[in-house]
Amino acid sequence: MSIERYNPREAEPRWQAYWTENRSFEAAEDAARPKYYVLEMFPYPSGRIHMGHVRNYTMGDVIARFRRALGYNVLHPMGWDAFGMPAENAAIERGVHPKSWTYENIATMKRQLKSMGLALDWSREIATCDPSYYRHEQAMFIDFMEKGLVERKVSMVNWDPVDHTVLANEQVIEGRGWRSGALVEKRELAQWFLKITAYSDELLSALDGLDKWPEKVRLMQKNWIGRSEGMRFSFALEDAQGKLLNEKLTVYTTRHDTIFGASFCAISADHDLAKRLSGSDQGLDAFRREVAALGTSEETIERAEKKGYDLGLYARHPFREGVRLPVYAANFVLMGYGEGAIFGCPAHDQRDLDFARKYGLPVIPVVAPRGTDAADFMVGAEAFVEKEGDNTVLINSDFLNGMGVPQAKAEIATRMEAMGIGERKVNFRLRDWGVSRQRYWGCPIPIIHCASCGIVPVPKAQLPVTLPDDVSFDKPGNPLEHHPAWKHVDCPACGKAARRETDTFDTFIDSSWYYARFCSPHADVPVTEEAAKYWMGVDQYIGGVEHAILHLLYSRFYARAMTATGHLAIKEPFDSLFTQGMVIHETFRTLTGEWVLPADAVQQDGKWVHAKTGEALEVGGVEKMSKSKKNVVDPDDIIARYGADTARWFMLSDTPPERDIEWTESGAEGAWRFTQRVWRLVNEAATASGSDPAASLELCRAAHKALQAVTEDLSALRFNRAIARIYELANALNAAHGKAEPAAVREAASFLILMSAPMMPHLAEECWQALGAKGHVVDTPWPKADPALVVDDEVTIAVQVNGKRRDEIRIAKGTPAAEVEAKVRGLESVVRSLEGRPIKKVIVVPDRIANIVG
RNA sequence: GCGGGCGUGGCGGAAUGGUAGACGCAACGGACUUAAAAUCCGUUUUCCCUCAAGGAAGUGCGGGUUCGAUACCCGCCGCCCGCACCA
Repeated sequence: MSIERYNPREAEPRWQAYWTENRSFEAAEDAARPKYYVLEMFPYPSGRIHMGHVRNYTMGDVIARFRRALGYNVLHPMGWDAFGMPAENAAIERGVHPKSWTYENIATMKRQLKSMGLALDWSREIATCDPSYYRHEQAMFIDFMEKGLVERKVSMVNWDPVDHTVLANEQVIEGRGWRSGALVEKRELAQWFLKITAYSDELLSALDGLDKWPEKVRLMQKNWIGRSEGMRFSFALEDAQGKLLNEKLTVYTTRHDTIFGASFCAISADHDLAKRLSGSDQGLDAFRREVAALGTSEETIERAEKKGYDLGLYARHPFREGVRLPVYAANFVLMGYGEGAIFGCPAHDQRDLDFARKYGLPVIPVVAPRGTDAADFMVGAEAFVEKEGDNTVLINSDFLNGMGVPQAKAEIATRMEAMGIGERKVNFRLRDWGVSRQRYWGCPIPIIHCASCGIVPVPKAQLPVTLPDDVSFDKPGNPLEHHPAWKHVDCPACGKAARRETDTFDTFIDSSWYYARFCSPHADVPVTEEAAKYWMGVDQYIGGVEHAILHLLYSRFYARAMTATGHLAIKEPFDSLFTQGMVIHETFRTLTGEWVLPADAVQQDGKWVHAKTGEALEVGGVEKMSKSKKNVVDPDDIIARYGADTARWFMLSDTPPERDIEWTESGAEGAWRFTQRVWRLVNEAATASGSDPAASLELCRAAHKALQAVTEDLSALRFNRAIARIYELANALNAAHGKAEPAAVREAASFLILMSAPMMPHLAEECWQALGAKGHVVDTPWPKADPALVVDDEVTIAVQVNGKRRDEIRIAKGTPAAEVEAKVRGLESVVRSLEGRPIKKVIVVPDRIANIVG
C-alpha cells in the first residue's frame, strides 16, 4: 500500500479558509472562561515580511493555539505600526505618497501573514496611521496636558544645513547628513516632552514586580533609569588673578568622597556659562562648534577623544585652602545629566584620567585598598575604580583619611550642608521623552499657537486633526510646514488667525498603547473599561530584545499616564515578556565584493558559484539577515516551496527561542521531511494492526511521557525541547509499527497530532481527518497525560569513584540511600577503581547518583 | 566609551550543582531500486588500544569553591544587542 504524499499547497489554503469561515480565532469577552492575551510586537509595514517576523509570529501563534487548546479564551490580535520615516523616504526617493506606500505594504504583508496560517483575530486589526486610531492619541495628549504630564522645552537636534531638516541619529553618518553629505550641526529647538521622569522612581521600583520578565531586560531598564544618590554643590569661582567672581559653579557628583582628589572642573559645551563666555572668546566658540559637530548621539559623544577648552577660570577647593581647580569646557560632559558640570577626580574615573593625562593635570589617589601605604599607592594608565566587595579606605584626604567610602561620603555631605554650599540629591539618568518630530508621516500634535492666547489645545470636539493628503516632498523639510493652507487656523480661544503645530508625534507613542486599543479596537474611546478590565494585561508579550529599553519603558509609562487620566486601571501592561533572537544567515559575495542573494548561490563541485552568471562566490560570515548584505530568504518562497507548517516548524526546532537562529536550507528540508514523516506515521496508524503487548505498553508510556514533557515545555516557551520530544515520540511510533496494539498506536498518533498542532496546524487538521478522528483539531482540547504511565519504576544510577563515572546500576525507584550504598560498595568496577584505597566517604543522591570517595 | 547578553562534537543544540553530547542537521556504511530521488536500518566528541574489554582528555582561555562544576565565584578573550529622532 502506498500513501500519497502530503501536499501543503493544497491543504494549507483549505484549512485557512475553514478557520476563517468558522471564525475560529475571533475573540469575545466571556466572564465564564479564563482569558489569555498573547501579543507579538506589531510590525512596521516596510514592504514584505521577513524571516524575523515569521519567527516572532510563529512563537506567538504556538502560544495562542496551545492556550486555546487548554481551554483559555484567547485574544491574539494583529496590527500595523504604520507611521514612520521609511514611508517619507519612499516619497522622497520614488515619488510615491507615504499613505499609498504604507497601505500597499500592509495589503502585501497581510496576505503573507495569512499564508502562515496564524490564529489571529483579524476583526481587531488596527493601523496607527488611521485617524480612527490616532484621534485617541491626540485626545489623550490633551488629557496628559491637563494632568501636567506634558511640557514644552528646548532641546538639541541634529540639523542638516543643506537639506534644512532635522536628522535622526541613524541618518548622521560620520558627522554628515546621509543624503546631503553636509556637516551636521546641533541646534536648539522648542519641542514637546512627556514627563516620564515624573515616574522615575515608580518605573524603577515596579521592576521588582515584573518577575516574568527576563532578568537582563529588568537590569537594562534599571541602569537606563539610573537612580543615583549623590550631592549637588557649588564651587566659588575666581579669575586667573585670584579675584573672586560673582558667580558659582554648581556640579553634581556621586563621588563626593573623592573631593580631595579633584584636579579640575569641567562643564558641558552647552552649559550656560560656556555659552556666555564664547561671545568674547573665539577659541571657545570654535571649540563649541567642534563639539556641536559631534551631533546628539550619546554614543558618538562618549566615543570621541576626550577634549577640553581651558576657560581661564578657577574653582576654589572647598576644603583645601589656597587650592584652585582649572575650569574647562569638555566634550564628554553631557548637559542633560545632573548640572551639566562636574569636578574631575582622575585617579578614580577613567574619563577624568584620560583627560588629566592629556592636559597634564595632577592625579591624586584618594581611595586605596585597605592596608596599602598611602605614599606608595600610584595610579598609572588605569583609574582605580573600586568594585563591590572591595575593602578600601580614604587616603591623602585630610579629615577623611582612614574612613571607608560610605562614611567619607556621609562626612562630606554633612560638612557641605553645614557650610551651606550643597545638599544631598537623588538624581536620575532618565530624561523626559521628547515626542516632537519635524516630519509629515506621523500623528499631528493637536496644538494651536496663537499670538495672543499662546498655546491652545485643539478642542476635543474638533479631533482628529488629520494629515492633509495633498503634500509635496519636492522641498526639503517638513511638508506640513510648506502646505499652503493646513497650518492656518482660527484660534479656538479668541478666534483670531493662528497657526497649527506642524510637528508630529514620535512613532513610539503609537506603539505605547496599541496593546490597550486591541481590547476594544472599534470603540469611540481609546479603550472601554469593560474590555480593558477583562483582557488587560497582556499575559504574554513577545518581541525582539532590541526593544528592551525604549519601547517597553515608554509603554510602561503610558499605562501609568493612561491610568492617571482615567483611561486604564492597570500600571504594568505586560505581565510576562519574552525576547526572541534574530534570524541569521550565511552571506555570499562575488570576488569583486558584491553581495549575492542566497537564492542565487549554488554549489558546484564543492564550490559556490552564482546560479545565473556562474561567477565564483566567497562565503562570508553568518550574520543578521539584512537587505544590505542580501542574506535574506523570502518567506513567500519558502512557503511556496515547503508550505507554512515547514517554515513554522523549522523556526522553532533546534535553537532556543531567545537565541539567534541560523536559517539553513538543509534544516528547512529536514523540517519538510518531518511533515511527510508525520503524515506517513498517521496514515499507518489509521490502518494499524499488531499484537505485541510489550510494545504496546512501551509505546503507551512513550506517548504519555512525551505528552507530559511537551505540555511542560510549551508552557515554559521551550519550543525546541518540545519539538525534540515530539521527534522522540515519532521515533517510538515508527519502531512500534506492526507490533503494538492498534489502540495504543492510535492513541500515540493522536497525541502526536495534537502536540504538533500548535506548530503545524494545517498538517494536524489533515492528519486528524486521515486518522478518522472526530471534529477538528482547532476545537479539540489538549489531552491529559496519565500520571501512572509517566513514572518509571526502575531508574539508572551512575556510580562514581572520586567524581569520575565508573559504572551504572539499575535499581528500583526510591531505593533508600543506605541500600544503594551497600550495593555500590561491592561493585567490581568500584573495587578496581579504588586500587586498594580505603573508602573515606560515600555520597548517595537517591535515584540519581552514588559517589565513592577513596 | 557606557550598559546588557552569549560562548558545549563537523553544525544547531540537550543537560542549570549529580551519567556531558537527548533530539535534529550533515557525513559515512547498508537495505530497497535497472538507476536516481524518496524511504527504511545502522555508525558518528577526540585520542590511546588490531578488535573487544578498558583507559585518558574534553563544555572559549586561566584560576578558585565543592565528594562532584557546562551550571557557582574571580580574572581574561571573542562575538552580539542597546545608547534616547530607525522601527
